[in-house]
Amino acid sequence: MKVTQAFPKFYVSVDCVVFGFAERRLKVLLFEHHQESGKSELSLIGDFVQNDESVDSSAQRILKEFTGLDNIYMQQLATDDVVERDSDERFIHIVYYALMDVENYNPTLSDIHHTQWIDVDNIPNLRAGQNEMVQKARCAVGKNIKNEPVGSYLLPQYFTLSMLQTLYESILDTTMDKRNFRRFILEKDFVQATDMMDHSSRRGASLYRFKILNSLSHT
Amino acid sequence: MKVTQAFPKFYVSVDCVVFGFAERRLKVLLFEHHQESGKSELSLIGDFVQNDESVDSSAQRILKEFTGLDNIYMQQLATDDVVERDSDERFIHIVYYALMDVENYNPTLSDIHHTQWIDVDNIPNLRAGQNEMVQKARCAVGKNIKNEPVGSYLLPQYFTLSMLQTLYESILDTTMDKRNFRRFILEKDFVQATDMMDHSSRRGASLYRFKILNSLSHT
DNA sequence: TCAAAAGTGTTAATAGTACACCCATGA
DNA sequence: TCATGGGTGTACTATTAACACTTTTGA
Repeated sequence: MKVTQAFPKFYVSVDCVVFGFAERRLKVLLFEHHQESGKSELSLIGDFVQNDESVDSSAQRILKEFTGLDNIYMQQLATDDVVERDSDERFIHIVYYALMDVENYNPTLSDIHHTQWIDVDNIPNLRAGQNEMVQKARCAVGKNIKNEPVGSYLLPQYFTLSMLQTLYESILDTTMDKRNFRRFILEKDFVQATDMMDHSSRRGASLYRFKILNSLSHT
Repeated sequence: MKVTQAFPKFYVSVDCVVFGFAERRLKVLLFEHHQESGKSELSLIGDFVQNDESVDSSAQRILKEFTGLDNIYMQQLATDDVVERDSDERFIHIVYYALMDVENYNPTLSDIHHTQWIDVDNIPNLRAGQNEMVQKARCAVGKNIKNEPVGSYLLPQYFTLSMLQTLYESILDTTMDKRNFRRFILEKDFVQATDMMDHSSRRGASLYRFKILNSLSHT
């Protein structure tokens, strides 16, 4: 397309729904910003796209900045355009979701960026359209996790099948039968047992790990 | 997000993968533009987003311009950014797909816009990333058509079950058993028989139509 | 009369769901 | 000793896939 006449240009931001799994619940990393009124508001982490980066690399940069992690698993979700409440400006928001192991989250980042992990079922009103994006992202992860081993990005390297089941249940917002779940996940061939045991329960449970390495494509 | 420092702005275009069904094949409406070299190149239909329209309404405007149809069925697919070959400028492309009945296509538009319907399995090299977008759009339609009556947007009002089956087969790039297909589609309750007959075959076939009106949401 | 597409049911295989008891251990 | 979570198998149901012959009629 040649630009033969004046066309408008837009600010473009990347916003990220960062999911983590802690305290047996699915969480989203949200950013708290203080408004002039003194009230504070939460929103997705995000930033403007710069000239010297692609949209994908912008997302990676933002994720690195807020999570400390390189090469985090992420997927583009949707694009939205809204007029911000406190502005006449027009923004195009490209929304990604990302998955990470909260054990890899350095809590000092929370102070630096005023971020917190919020239970996905308990998210307050975010900026325009963002609550819908969180739900959409959760659905996308839910569809994905049934057929792909993306749980590996949310769990630590070693985990029990109960932990894994709880992860599935919290993403899909459902309960599952223990025996059916174990058969399902073992037939998928995502995970393998190790000879290690978890001793946080009385009896102890076998620790499993994902077979594939955590170095899958992040795009 | 407040704009407290200078952030870059980008040209934003909407590009559309317009699907139609003709000659028992899935087709895409492509736009032919002549380059300075004299060669011609095909690309998705598209245009820049204007200041006075949302991205969705921009897509509707473009679709109206190229197909003549108001309120065409469309879905946002993905966003891509590429540096165009013949330009230093940077563009953000928001890609939609749309479905239409080619019988509603006014052939004079083809001359006006230099567009043509190209078999989805025979698409030449388009501009950067667009071939991938066509495939992605086809997959999205394929997933959708299994559970939703979106075939109604691609077929004329009355059609035979064979035509409908061929539509499914060409979208999903597969073959299906006739009896299984008929059972599947009738159980879905998408279509109903009429008392009209199609006589293009020797024996003749019952004409069906979609039960729901073609006025579903287009966003 | 025959070629071409329309129409029509049953069976087998697979996937998914429901369900209950014993085990090992730390407190 | 007992409360807690770990671990295990089978039967039923629903969904999906495989498969072949008869009918109609225009050329």
